[in-house]
Amino acid sequence: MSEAKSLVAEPPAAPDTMKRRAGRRPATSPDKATSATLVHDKLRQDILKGIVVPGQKLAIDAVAAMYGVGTNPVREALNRLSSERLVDRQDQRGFFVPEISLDSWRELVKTRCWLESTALTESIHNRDDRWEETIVVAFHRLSKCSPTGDAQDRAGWEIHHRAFHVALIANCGSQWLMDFCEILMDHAQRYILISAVSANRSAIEEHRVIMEVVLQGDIARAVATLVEHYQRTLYHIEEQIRVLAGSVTPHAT
Amino acid sequence: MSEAKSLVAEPPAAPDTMKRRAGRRPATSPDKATSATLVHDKLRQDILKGIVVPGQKLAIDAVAAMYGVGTNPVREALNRLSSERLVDRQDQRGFFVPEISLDSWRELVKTRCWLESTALTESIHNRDDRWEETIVVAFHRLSKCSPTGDAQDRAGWEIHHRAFHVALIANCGSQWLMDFCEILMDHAQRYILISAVSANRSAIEEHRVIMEVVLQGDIARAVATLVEHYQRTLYHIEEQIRVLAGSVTPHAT
DNA sequence: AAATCGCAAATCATACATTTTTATGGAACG
DNA sequence: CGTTCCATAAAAATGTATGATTTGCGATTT
Repeated sequence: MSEAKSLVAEPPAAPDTMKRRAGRRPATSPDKATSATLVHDKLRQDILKGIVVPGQKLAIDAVAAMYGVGTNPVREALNRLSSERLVDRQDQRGFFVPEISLDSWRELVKTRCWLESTALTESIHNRDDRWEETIVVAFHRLSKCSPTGDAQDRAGWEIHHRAFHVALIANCGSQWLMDFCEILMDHAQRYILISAVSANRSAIEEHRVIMEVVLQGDIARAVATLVEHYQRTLYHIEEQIRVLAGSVTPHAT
Repeated sequence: MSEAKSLVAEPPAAPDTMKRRAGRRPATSPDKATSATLVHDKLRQDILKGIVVPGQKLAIDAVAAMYGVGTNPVREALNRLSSERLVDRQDQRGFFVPEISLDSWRELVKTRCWLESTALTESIHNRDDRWEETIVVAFHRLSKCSPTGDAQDRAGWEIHHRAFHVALIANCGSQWLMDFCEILMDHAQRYILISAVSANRSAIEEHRVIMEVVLQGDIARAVATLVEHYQRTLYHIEEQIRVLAGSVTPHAT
């Protein structure tokens, strides 16, 4: 056994392994998914969908049994999720699904408006044909989904709805900002799905308006329209959160 | 009473506890630190300080031997760091210290200016005596440090310099935004420390100007001053990155 | 009734087995 | 003779199982 591997000084010697130089994270090769990654993705979905309820303890063994894997991949997945704030980690005490609250929801929407306003502003500022076409395509896919249909329809709606909003900010020129916005989208989606507030039919027209304003290139109007869009959902969810937060603490006095 | 764990509302009550690394989690007691947490914190510091060089492979066994722990805590720490983008994770292939590049550095500074501009704007908008006093205290501590002194002085400078910039945005009303800004601060500090560009004597006066402008409450001037501050470091670091990046790719003819 | 002691359950850490990747060497081919 | 391809072996990461510490809760005692 080589005991003291010089961890510090070893330069990237092999020149033929330089193929991973390009882009920031293009190496999303889906063919080699590890168990920890699978658990991470599935548990993330289950948290967003509210299948595991806020406040619930995520016992290692229980999660391992739930997904049919060992404890070690579960620990790695939970540790990743804790850095994304999708689970609360308490040393020596375990992992928990984060609580929801009205204040957290408002802060989330507020921050989302700030960041996506910046991202949309920059995206429009850097606009080109390719970006505008991706938005058109994203809206086209969204328009073929009915948010009021069956479960499969709603699943498609969620996917394409998210893709549309990602497309809006995809031209901002900062992978950092896009990552932050997507994290906030995750958490917003958790609130939406937990609240079981489904979009209504006017949602498609609402997004069409957003698209048109964005394509016109008027930054101020586009940002205002997008923020209004989020403010509208803010109001709808607030009602449900009051109900849910109340049901969490029944107070049988 | 619903124990709404105030994930967001923690006021800057005790500023003297901020000398600990950005208290992202209000750790109840530091003695409960688990090995994974210790490795996470130490390795994070070593990455920021450039003790492990960009592109370096972080072999599990080597890291475990380095910090005198088992492999499992190391894996958990690396998984946490991967979600913070402080290490690159490639399934089945291991973990690596992220590469540095001129483009990444510019994107980082750009994003940082966007987010901290928003955060500073909101902080000033919500300004109160308590917040202004924390800034004064933070600057006072900073002013007693010499960035040109010995190693201990520089360490103090780094801590208080970071604390000062955190204090500026601490009143923005969004823990989300603060967390994002701190993540960007981490990465910016990595570039600064790797580039070995130490602040000069005028740095203190520069920060005094920032403080004064912020305390005056003029949002536009404060934001402009802060952005200029970051643009200045941008320029200084760019030179060094060219040197470092050039040394990494010695086009071997 | 409050505090303390002790047992059960879960997390944490170590050691071991399995699978994948990567490096090396040789043979076939141009 | 140099290059490419393939097979094999070493090395490393992933996954499983087991033992040690810690936490939480309940019964007991003062």
